[in-house]
Amino acid sequence: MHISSKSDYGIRAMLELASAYEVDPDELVRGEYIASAQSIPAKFLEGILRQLRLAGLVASRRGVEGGYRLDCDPSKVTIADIIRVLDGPLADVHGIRPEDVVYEGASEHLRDVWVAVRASLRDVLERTTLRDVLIGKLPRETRRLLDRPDAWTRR
Amino acid sequence: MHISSKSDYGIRAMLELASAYEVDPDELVRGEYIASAQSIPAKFLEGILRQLRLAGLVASRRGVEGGYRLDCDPSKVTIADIIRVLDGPLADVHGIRPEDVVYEGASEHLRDVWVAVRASLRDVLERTTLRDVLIGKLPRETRRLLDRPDAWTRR
DNA sequence: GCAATAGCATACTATTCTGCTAGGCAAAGT
DNA sequence: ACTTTGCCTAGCAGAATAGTATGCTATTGC
Repeated sequence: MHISSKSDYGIRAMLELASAYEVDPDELVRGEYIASAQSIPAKFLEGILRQLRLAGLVASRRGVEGGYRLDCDPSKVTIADIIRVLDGPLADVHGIRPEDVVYEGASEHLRDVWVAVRASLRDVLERTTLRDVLIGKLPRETRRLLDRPDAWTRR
Repeated sequence: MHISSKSDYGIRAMLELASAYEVDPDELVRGEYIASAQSIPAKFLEGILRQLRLAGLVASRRGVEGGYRLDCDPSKVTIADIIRVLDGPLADVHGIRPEDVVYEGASEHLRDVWVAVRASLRDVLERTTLRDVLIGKLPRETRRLLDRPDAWTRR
């Protein structure tokens, strides 16, 4: 249960692009600018932005005046979309999809737990869009999770 | 968002022990038996069971009639407890606790998303006990996630 | 046309993590 | 004694993670 640097960087880059998009959807932002604004290693970020472009979420142009821009509506793209592009499926049990694992005997019902885990992840990550995060207005269901007293305490 | 072999094996071993516990709480189960019943590499399992013993969830005895048994009430121990013993905290952002990550500018509210993700994982994993999984009666909230039509479809 | 700029593409690398295996030691029963 | 079963340390191959290096290509301004 671990969010990789790659996904974290990718989402932050998309947020930076979404921020520019709100001002002018056609404005291009240089990779170097995103990297320094979000403290991300520039060359590493380049590869991440390439993946996002190949997935159709980002567009780019080369040369002087070149850069990246969002190629999607920030209120339509979810955090889950970005993670899937960069790191693959949201949840897996040592490489196998939750619904595909096969258990015997006493562990028969363990698969249901993994499917429920994935469903709960989807609940948060597929509901929350780039725009939600940018303006800080998370979906009601997500917000409800945060407002619980123990959400911020470590176990 | 990945469940390791280690946690998966550990939980299945605990389920096997819970199953014996229901018959007789003092009965000892040999490591070799658990390994073959759950198709887990025996020597790998040994290390996992040692971690669980050091955490106080399992007890053991050596020698001819030796083996392992649960040292806790299966209706008190949750899946989250086992994962924390074997793989550490439920959720982290490239090694940092969700509530500890620091974001600038456009990503300011991303932290809230990660805290919500952790909260939703806790919702499933801290609510579901070994006994729940053993008898296949998952908590109502968890069951509700499974009953949704798209819970079993892949994205 | 030419240089400067900024993204594109491939390859390489260092470190850590994962998923195991080997081998000997220590205790418990017969 | 001897067998059984767990205890413990070490090692190890392969994959994943988190980058870096280097050269190429498209675009613009002069």
